[in-house]
Amino acid sequence: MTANRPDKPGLRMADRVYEDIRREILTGLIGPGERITEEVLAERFGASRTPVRSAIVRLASDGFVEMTPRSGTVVKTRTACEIAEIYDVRAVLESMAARLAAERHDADDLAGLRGIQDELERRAAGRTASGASAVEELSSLNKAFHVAILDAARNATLRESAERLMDIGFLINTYANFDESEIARSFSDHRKLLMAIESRDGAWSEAVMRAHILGARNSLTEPAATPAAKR
Amino acid sequence: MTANRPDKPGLRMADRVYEDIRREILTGLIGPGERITEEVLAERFGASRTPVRSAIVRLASDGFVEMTPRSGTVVKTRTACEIAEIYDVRAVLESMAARLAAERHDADDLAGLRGIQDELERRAAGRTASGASAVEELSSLNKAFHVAILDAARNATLRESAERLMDIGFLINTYANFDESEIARSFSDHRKLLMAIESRDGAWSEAVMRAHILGARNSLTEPAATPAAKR
DNA sequence: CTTATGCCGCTTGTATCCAATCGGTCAAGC
DNA sequence: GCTTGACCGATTGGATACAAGCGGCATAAG
Repeated sequence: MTANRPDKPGLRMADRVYEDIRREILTGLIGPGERITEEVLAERFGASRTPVRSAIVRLASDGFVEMTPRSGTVVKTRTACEIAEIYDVRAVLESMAARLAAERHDADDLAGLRGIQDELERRAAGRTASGASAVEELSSLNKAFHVAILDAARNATLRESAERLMDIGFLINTYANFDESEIARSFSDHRKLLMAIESRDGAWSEAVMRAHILGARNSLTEPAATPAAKR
Repeated sequence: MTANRPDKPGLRMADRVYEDIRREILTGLIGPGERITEEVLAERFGASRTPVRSAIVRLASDGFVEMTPRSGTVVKTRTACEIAEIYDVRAVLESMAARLAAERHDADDLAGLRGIQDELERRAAGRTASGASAVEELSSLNKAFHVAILDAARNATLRESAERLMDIGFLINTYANFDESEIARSFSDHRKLLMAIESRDGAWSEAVMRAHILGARNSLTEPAATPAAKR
């Protein structure tokens, strides 16, 4: 089946497949622990196994899937403890980013941040029910807000490291902790963050961000409640 | 040339090739900015282009090389400013690791750390000249010391994030800043770190580690001296 | 002499083919 | 009845064949 599909304007099939698989994992369409086979994905996306392989290698390097030598590839499962670990690291990285953003941001950065947060609150207010697409949109905007702070921090390494963790953590975040009180807490944090960054107060920004992320972590691991468990 | 070489006991050719290319980059044998072609590498390592491609995709994901769509792959060049950025992030991540290691380490962790540092000082004392292999060995042991602390911190995410940056940063570190005074300073820091971790003093450990890494950063960017430049 | 344009080679990207290996299952022996 | 062995299907890993795009060079026109 020589099915190279010419629909997307894209340059590389492998990139398209990477994005597609990644999206399906992030939206939970594939689900953790699920086994994926190259041939099935190749057929589904209308490509051959080669670009699919390339995409899977990248996904494995990103920590989304796990390849076992001759057995197959499965979507990585994360325990609650591991998720908590990720949030701990995010707290450190992004609070550093908040400090730097406070010190280095310009007018455009601030305008962008405000715009994202306005949009976020508008969407949250106007949403009908907790439809899957609405949740996904909120999650996407939330990520955009955090990435905008990373951009304002002017440190590409920091941005890359933090963004990687963000995507992994959102695997869980998307479904849980989106009740009213959590959203209100999150928005309150974001507004405080905006104030702190605008006033160029590095220490304050750092502290607010740390509290924001550790608060989110706590709301996730509430029942297990193992703040810093052993290995 | 059907040259699947059966010499190494390895499981996957792609993994072997990945390690080989990575080592050649880390030791400077390939050099930043240099162009690499799949076919040449395939011939050099006795493989076909397929595993080489897989390896290159992973290396690109790791940030060692840069693939441009139809043009080729080059070893990524890092400016002094970017290196400084990496050290800033390392300082944050590894100081967190030092704090956690102080709180969570067990006897084995401590023994391992001591062993590595003893070996490090022995090698440094017994080295003849600044031969390339000697420098490489010191660098490797130095990395082992830092990784051991990351292990003792009991946070796999933290370990992974920090280790990734370590490898990239060492691209420069290997050649520069290995004069007597720098080594002495580094060893002194390591010994202080051992004391702080052994005494389970998280704050002290964190501070020493931060000073250690930021000191190293400063010794690298000494002439340019742009501690926190703009983008 | 400068500039534009077309050709050619090199390299990557994709597809398909073959080999190797892993897990499961079925059957035979103890 | 239980264990152990071998066969078999399925799936990945690797090799090769083919297509497509980019860059460089030469040549010709202005």
